[in-house]
Amino acid sequence: MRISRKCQYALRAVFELSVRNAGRPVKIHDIADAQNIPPRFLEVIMNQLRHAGLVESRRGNEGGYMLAGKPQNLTVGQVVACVDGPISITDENTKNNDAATFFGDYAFEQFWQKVNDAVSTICDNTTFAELVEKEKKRKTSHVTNYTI
Amino acid sequence: MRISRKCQYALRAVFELSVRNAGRPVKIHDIADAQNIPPRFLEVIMNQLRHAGLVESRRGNEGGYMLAGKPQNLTVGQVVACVDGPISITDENTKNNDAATFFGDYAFEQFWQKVNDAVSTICDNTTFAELVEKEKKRKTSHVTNYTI
DNA sequence: ATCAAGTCGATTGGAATAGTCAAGAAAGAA
DNA sequence: TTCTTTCTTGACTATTCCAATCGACTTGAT
Repeated sequence: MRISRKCQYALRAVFELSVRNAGRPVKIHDIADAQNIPPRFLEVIMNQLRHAGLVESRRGNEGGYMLAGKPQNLTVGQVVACVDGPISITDENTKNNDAATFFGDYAFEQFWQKVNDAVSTICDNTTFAELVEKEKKRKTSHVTNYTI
Repeated sequence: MRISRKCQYALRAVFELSVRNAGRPVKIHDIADAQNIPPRFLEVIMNQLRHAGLVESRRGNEGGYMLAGKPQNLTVGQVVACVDGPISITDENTKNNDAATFFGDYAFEQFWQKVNDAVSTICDNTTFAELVEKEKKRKTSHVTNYTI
């Protein structure tokens, strides 16, 4: 039960764009540096996000990427869905056996549905604004520990 | 975000053992047939479950597998944990960068923890007795639909 | 002894994922 | 215009992981 690294990169990238909520584009290279993501791979990812309409791009000198909307309107669920497809714990083709059904199919389907819903609910109710907020708060509250 | 097929097989197998709550062992072949699991692969899985102490085995003629405990004391979480390791959405080695930390680490760690907890809670609070119960109820309530 | 099981480790094949490359198009600056 | 920077695109490679299989062995019952 894992989430793909690609998806984690995507979340990191969007997070970074949310932090710098600048009106101007941020270069892929800068995002990659800030969040430790392989730059060439990030190109692929950003493109996917762009097609989904979550980010916008500008070419040329001073080009780059920026959020399409506001961080408070952008949820983790949206990013996950566009990179890994809709959240689904069980493999789709588990049920592809057409007519063949087995004792337990129903119970397990219900069960996984329940798990799915729980995960989806959390993802869909967490915005990037919240994530940034949380990270910032932690930084300020722990900064005293760094100077002995 | 998927659960491995191996894990689904394991759950199916334990489910089958829970259904036939017989005092005598059930052969791998029978379990495989009943739940549509590749038999040789099921060997691997049952072995793993045995090492974890969830099932017991008896060799020789009339041998097979049986639950180590009662279905009402056995949770989905236990089976998942022993097949796929402890439930963890994020890759472990994501944090293996030793000293290198990035802005957002904390927020995301918290976030994934939350998701993990939600999933774990469901898994740890669902017993096989419940699953069997639910499946049986459904069978009886829908049986009228089959005869036109 | 012999048969029917489980036991165990090694290994294969294939799919999914991670990551790279190169050529091209757009946009702004000189 | 021409140059540079950056995104755009799709194809490509590498690697890891997972499902599944095999073969030789062990055990227990009759």
